[in-house]
Amino acid sequence: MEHRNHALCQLTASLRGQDEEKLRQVLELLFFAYRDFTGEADAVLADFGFGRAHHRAIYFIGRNPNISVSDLLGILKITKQSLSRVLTQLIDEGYVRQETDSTDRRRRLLLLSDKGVALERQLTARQCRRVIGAFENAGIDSVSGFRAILRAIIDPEDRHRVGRREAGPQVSETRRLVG
Amino acid sequence: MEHRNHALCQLTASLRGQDEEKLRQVLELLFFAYRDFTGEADAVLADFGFGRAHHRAIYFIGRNPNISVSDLLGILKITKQSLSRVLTQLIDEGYVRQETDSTDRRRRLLLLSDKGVALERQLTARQCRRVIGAFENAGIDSVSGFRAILRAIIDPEDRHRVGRREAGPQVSETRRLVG
DNA sequence: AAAATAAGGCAGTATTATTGACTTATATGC
DNA sequence: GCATATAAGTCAATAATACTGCCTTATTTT
Repeated sequence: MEHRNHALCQLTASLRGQDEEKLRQVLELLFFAYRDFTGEADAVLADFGFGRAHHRAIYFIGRNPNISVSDLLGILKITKQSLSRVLTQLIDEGYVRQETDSTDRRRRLLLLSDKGVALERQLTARQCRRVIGAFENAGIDSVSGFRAILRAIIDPEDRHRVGRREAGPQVSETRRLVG
Repeated sequence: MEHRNHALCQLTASLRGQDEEKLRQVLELLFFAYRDFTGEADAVLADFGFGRAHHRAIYFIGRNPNISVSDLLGILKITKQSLSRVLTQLIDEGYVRQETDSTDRRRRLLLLSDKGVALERQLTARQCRRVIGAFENAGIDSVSGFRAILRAIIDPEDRHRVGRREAGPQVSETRRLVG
């Protein structure tokens, strides 16, 4: 065990009791949990001929109705071309609608159709079921710590993307910066 | 907000106070946290001409020295062909060594070379640094809940893969079933 | 000797992603 | 009004990761 600790010992020195073994277990928990968390939705998506990229697009369009393409790119952090293929499919098959922004006619605002809402809900319900099961299994007391650490793992400049909502109408990010 | 709750209300009924908004925030925390957690290692891997699949193979070989190919497949849950390409590259470039199991000469036992250990450590150190930072940021009190819920998200039949180690020599899973 | 297992290979395909260059439409600043 | 910037979309080429199905070889087990 000693021979493993060279590169990591400085890191772990800052946290008493957090030895390499425990840290590695956390890396593994993240790997397996995320794999199983997404795997369930992947199975549903396959029935529709879609993949995980479609899911992400559907999810964030549903979550941010009237989002613009560039704002969606900002959330997903993929290239325009990657999103384009996915979005074209979703629009062609009637899951997503596009409308021109009346105040800036360059922008295309994205919305889920009824069909899209139904699919989004099906996917989200599955994932929520797993999360709720985990909350019940581990105990509700664990939830706040779970959320706090997940949030802290996220790059600081993206933490605002999850949070204190309950808010009013969705406004474009770029708009928000301007006024 | 009301129109969104049909599919999920039965689910949430089982947890008082866990409304759809909070559940969705958890889904999003998982998405962003995992993206940033893996993104850092991805950047290092790109310098070596490798991808995330190489990382997973290196990680679990490092973690389970002398693991057999089929046991590694059991952990990664990918097809033999998918692993094969990655493994061939890693062996050709000298990050992974293969040795024939002396007790069952059909099996190839996988080991990291010194080069492989160095790369594994570099990748793991980055991810640990992020996790430690999150622990410090969110507070150590949050850690046990974080771990408990991640574990509970994992499919029950795979939870044994992360855990109470500190154990003795690695033994093949299939062997373990037999003896 | 027959059957099962472990590993590996081959061919073909799909999905998700990348980069770079380019067009069109629209908006904004001077 | 003209120049510039922005939003969106598109084309072509490429790469990584994954899949299915089928087959071979070596070795072990029954």
